[in-house]
Amino acid sequence: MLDKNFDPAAVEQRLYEGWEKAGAFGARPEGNAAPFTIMIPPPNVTGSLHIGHALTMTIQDTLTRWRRMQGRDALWQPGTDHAGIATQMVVERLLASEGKDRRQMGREAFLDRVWQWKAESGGSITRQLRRLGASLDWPRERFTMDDGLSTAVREVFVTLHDQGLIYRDRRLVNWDPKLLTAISDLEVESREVKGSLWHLRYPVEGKEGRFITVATTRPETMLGDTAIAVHPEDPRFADLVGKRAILPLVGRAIPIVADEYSDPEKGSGAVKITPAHDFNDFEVGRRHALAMPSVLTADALVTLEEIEADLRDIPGVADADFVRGLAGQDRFAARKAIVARLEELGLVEKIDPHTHAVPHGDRGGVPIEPRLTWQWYCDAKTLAQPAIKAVESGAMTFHPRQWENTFFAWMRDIQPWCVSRQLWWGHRIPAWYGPEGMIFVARDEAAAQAKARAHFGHDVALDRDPDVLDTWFSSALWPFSTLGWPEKTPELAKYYPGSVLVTGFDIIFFWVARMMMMGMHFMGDVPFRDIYIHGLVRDERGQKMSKSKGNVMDPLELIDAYGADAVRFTICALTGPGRDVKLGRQRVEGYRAFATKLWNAARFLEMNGIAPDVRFDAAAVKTPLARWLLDATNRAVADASLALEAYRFDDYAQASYRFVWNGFCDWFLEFAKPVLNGPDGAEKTEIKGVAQHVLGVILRLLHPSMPYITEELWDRFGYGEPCSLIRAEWPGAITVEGAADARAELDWVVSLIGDLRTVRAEMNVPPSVTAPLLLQGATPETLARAGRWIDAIRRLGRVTELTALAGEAPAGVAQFVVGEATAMLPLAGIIDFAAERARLSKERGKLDVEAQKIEAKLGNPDFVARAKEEVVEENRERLATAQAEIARLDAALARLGK
RNA sequence: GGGCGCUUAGCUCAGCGGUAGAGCGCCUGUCUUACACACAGGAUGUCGGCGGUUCGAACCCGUCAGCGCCCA
Repeated sequence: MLDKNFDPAAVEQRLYEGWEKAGAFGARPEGNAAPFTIMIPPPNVTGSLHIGHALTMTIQDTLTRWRRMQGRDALWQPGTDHAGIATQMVVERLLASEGKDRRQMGREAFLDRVWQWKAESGGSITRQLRRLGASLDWPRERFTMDDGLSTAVREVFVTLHDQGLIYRDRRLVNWDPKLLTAISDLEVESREVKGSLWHLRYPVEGKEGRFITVATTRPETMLGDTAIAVHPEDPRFADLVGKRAILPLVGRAIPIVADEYSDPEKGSGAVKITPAHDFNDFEVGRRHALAMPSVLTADALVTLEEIEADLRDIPGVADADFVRGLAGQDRFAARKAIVARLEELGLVEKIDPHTHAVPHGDRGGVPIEPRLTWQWYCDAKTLAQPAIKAVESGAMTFHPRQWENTFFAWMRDIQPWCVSRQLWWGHRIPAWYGPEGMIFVARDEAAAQAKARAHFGHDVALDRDPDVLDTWFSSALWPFSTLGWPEKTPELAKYYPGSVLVTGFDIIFFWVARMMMMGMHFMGDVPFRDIYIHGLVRDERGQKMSKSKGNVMDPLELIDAYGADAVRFTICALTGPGRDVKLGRQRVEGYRAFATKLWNAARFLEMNGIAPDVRFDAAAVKTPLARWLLDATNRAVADASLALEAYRFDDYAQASYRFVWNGFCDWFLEFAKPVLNGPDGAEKTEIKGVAQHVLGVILRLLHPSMPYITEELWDRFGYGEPCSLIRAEWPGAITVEGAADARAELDWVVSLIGDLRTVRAEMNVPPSVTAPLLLQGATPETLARAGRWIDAIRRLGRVTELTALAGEAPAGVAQFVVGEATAMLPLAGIIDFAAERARLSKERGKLDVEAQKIEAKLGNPDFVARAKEEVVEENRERLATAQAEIARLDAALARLGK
């Protein structure tokens, strides 16, 4: 016997292990079934399961379980990525607590230590995914630093290099002075910062007393200024173009150039140009062939190495000693010192408060510093073209579609991708440096040596590039590297391209676009057909979750409190297309109630001895109730399937919820009770049969979103072997004979009972009071129908008996209209006539408004002439119905008036 | 500044040319032999404003306002 409530904690682990042990999650590459492939967005190996994972993984698992039940050979590929910066930071912090430093211990020892850390703590997220019920094919788990995936990375790097699509270049890069590495454009986020706009006066060379004022937000970079730019058409500066200005403090003479980059509307109209420390200035520097001295080190400390020779003393303008004193100072300290010294010299015209966007490193959190360095770049522009075409042609489709705009906007204006990182943890760049500046890119050291030997004619010493690749470089290969590429494996042949990629919009550029580029280039085909983009999880008020706001929800804690099924079903129910998921505990609690409802419905069947019955033939049912239920089941299954097909998880949840609660529980089980309590016989056998059949359908229908409770019930009832629901067949439609008749009959009963209840409630008739029901003006068919359902009407409508009324109505009845008949409840002494009159009048009023609206419509000749015929006809029918009902209500009111 | 999206019941949202809906919440009643994580009943909307197209607009078009996100 089932307990009164479902206890998730008691079954979840057992069932998950049961599935896993039975190999139920495993793909079957040797079989003939059509594949269904989802590549997990590999979580960061340092990570732990957060609510965003719960969202994306619930969606992926729901799709995977559904397709698996449909008979597809489902592969949900698990794994994690090595998260270069994040992991290195974690281990360095650990070392710091032991008083150690990676530089002291050296590269080899440090990497050993990272692997050791990974072995000990790196797997927590995969354990947590199991708690959610995620049916990943664990034996196929991959890690981006695995041997196989590393081979793929080297293969891709070398190939792209040979094709000229990866190259080394010296240009400005986004440099993180805290983490001491280059990062890509995408890893930079703008943050609004309240700063100042300093207006600095630079003396014009050879024109005593003449100054040109430049406006800047970064005065400390002035040491590296090599020009001043003004707009070519700006009359204020026309006479100065071609002249030179003296750079204050330093004393270097710098040209005043005309360049459209300078915006006459902004600041002072003149802008200082520091090519080595600003992306725009770099471009101006290139156009005007300016020198590009760097004045900051990797740590963002002032360095004078490249400007030492320029330093001069000019009274009132330049101060070499002061500048020398800046060496080694932090960029922000230097800013203060420089501004102070300029003020002393009277070279600061004004300081305006200024809020502007400052680029920050997304990992380190400090302002990034544009820095002139040699780095490896990937020619994203070229690689992007086939990916763009594949989306344009529909070979890949975004869901919701609108994300294609975002995708195109970025892809069509894509910049070279800086792929090198000055880290130790990651895929080391397969490039070796030899004498005379020669670089040999090869799959391994031996191959590099061979290339060097071929070039020089003898063996030479080679040094390997110390840098590693961007983690996203290896993630970009995930859809094929996990399947064994560059080997030609059966898995690669079967599971590439993937069916759908599920991820958040924040990752479209980082990962989705890059997988497309690499997939198109190396596999010659798209990496996946569909891209389902979901929103963010927010709190119930729509606020983004953050530690500082204290509104973070822990999915594991929610699972502990409500069960994984409730969490998953809530997520499905709230996941509309293009919408964020606003999650609150109350929502999860509400959907736990749904799980309890299902549990208790099953418990009721169990109490009535209803069990799986293979002899039951759904196509052969005779009773209207069984036919009605099977028909409703068909519709629920069709709605749910269509919803999943369209990635409408909200519609899927709603269709299942409504069918189970409002269809199966509220009506079917209530109608079944009199039969189940009645004598044994064909009818009872059929109702029990259809009940077990439909419970089986419900368990299968809900399994993708609520795997545990459904499997538990499936197993306890014995629908199959333990842990077999996960691979049971997804339900389909069955032919129901006489479905329309059954629907008409049950609709009539439902509406009769509904009206009966409404009248009783509005008349404040206590449930303990029962009464006979009189039907006046009913056709013989209606009376026969009422007779067939008398037991249900008695039970659900608190009616003692039902009789046809031929003559006059007795005094003291509550009345309502049902179809062609008027129903009457003789409740003399109980009903309040004034209340009854008011109720009937209100009813009549509503109908009257309705009828008037329709009359007005039909009275409009334009409507009758121009609207579609069926619309006009429909309105005529509605008017007739309303008018007939008004007439019966008038009769009822007249009787009351006596 | 450019782009995208949103604005419908107290809340979260569906509906996207022909009768304004759901869930939750709220109010009332009920321990009716599966379920009080329940059952039954009820109330609630100038569908953001304005203008247009149409026989007919929450839905299509224009415009304004507010909110959110992305890019500069």
